[in-house]
Amino acid sequence: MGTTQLEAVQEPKYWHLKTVLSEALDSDFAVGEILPNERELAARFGVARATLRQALEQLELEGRLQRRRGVGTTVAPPRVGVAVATAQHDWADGGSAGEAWQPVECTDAPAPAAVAAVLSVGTDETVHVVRRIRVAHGQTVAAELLYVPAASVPGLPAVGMPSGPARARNVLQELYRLGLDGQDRSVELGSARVDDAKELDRLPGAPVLVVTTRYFAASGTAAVSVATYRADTCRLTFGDSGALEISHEEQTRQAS
Amino acid sequence: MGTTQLEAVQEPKYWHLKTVLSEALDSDFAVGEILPNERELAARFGVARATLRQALEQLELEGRLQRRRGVGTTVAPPRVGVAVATAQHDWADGGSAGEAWQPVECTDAPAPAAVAAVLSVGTDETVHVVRRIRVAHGQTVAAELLYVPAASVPGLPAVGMPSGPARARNVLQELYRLGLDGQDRSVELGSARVDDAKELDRLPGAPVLVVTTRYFAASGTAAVSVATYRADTCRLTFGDSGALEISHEEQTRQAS
DNA sequence: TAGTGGTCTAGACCACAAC
DNA sequence: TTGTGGTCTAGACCACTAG
Repeated sequence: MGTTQLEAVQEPKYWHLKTVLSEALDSDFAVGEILPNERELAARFGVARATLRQALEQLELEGRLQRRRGVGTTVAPPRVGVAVATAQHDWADGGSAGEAWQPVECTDAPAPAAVAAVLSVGTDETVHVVRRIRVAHGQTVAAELLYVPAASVPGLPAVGMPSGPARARNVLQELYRLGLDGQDRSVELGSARVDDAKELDRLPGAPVLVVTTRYFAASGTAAVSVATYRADTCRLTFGDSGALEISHEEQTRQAS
Repeated sequence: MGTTQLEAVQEPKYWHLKTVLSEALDSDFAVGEILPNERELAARFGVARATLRQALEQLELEGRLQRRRGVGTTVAPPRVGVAVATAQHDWADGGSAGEAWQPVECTDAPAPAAVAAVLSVGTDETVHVVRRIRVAHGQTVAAELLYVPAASVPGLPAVGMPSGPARARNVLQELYRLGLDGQDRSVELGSARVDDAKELDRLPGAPVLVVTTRYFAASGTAAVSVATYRADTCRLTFGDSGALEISHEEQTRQAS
């Protein structure tokens, strides 16, 4: 009898599915192509839709797929390498390639407790909160909240138009004018808050890379920023010599 | 009639659940405490277990919970800040605090295609592959594969004991002796491969932060490393002045 | 052995986008 | 209106840990 199948199926179905789909993506699909819908795929592989979805979720997490409600599941392009401030500050909007931060608005509000602590301001003290988004390759890849204590920008003109992009630019320029000595940065995994999700065109709870930056001036911590990057489409790059060209996806696809 | 409930329930149940649980974690539970089991929690909140699990998954992703099969769900401690090589290289194992990389083994094998391309070696050419793990606070937080072409370590002694930690140390020392000029780094989200998952004491597919580092020598790219950090427990830190003390969790918990 | 989280099923209905 | 992915249910069984 054909007892070739003595292999124990210790591997979960969704894991095996993910592998199979991943290979199919490499060989049979082009970037941007849309896959058969979930019900069809589930039937084709003989599994429940929930199981199929578990595999798709993993592939989406790894940046291989993109799913949009009402539209379908498409093959995602390789992750975009986004440079996280290498050495210079990036207050000037636009930048050389038009791929930097764009000020959206600026409000005055009390900072969250932990931010307030780092900024050495009271929890009830209002700070300038600048909202910026970062666009790369025509897509919003990050949303940021920058907290600037009033003390850090003493020369800021009195409110002409509060809460507009213009005022956001004022704060940024003033901060830049004062000069910053250095920065401190951390990266961790998070899930998109409702407002960030909206900016990033994702559902709330979508996985994001949270980059927290502390900006130093002579007097101490001048500002703190919390930037939220789309984890599915972004690869954050650091370092002396620009972006790496290879993505993790490409590295591991052919790993032994 | 008490028509107080005109609010549309546009918010998914699991999202609301997550919020409720998150607040409960802040107020009613201590770090390390174990929660009621999933069936009990689901019953208590009047939802299906799958829905409850969706909320728990999010909280685990955010580093608030830790779940272990056969054991239970516990409240996770705040994320550990791990410094990703600030300026100096970290070839010396142990380090001052015993919290650096520990060589595990060293094999000779062909590099994955994309790695080979960056290293400028042929796909079929074998390179030294050093496996290291990083331990912090008594827990393995990262697993790494370091690819070193033979050409980068010309003085490496002939194999005395291939594939042992001793040989791994040899390769690292030799690389260090030759001197490195700089490094290039990228961070992206991934899911743990089977072998990494084992080292990290996680299930395959668990979310990880993949840090790809390129090491430069005078002659070009001397080595490439792919390090896999536990995304649930780690906060990667960069920058001039050490680690940030605040975590994203703490920042946003009280955000408006 | 008992209890936990992990996997899986076969449905159902909903929100959203595009035609 | 149609078709997509997103949410939700009420079960079942499995793999693992610990007593």
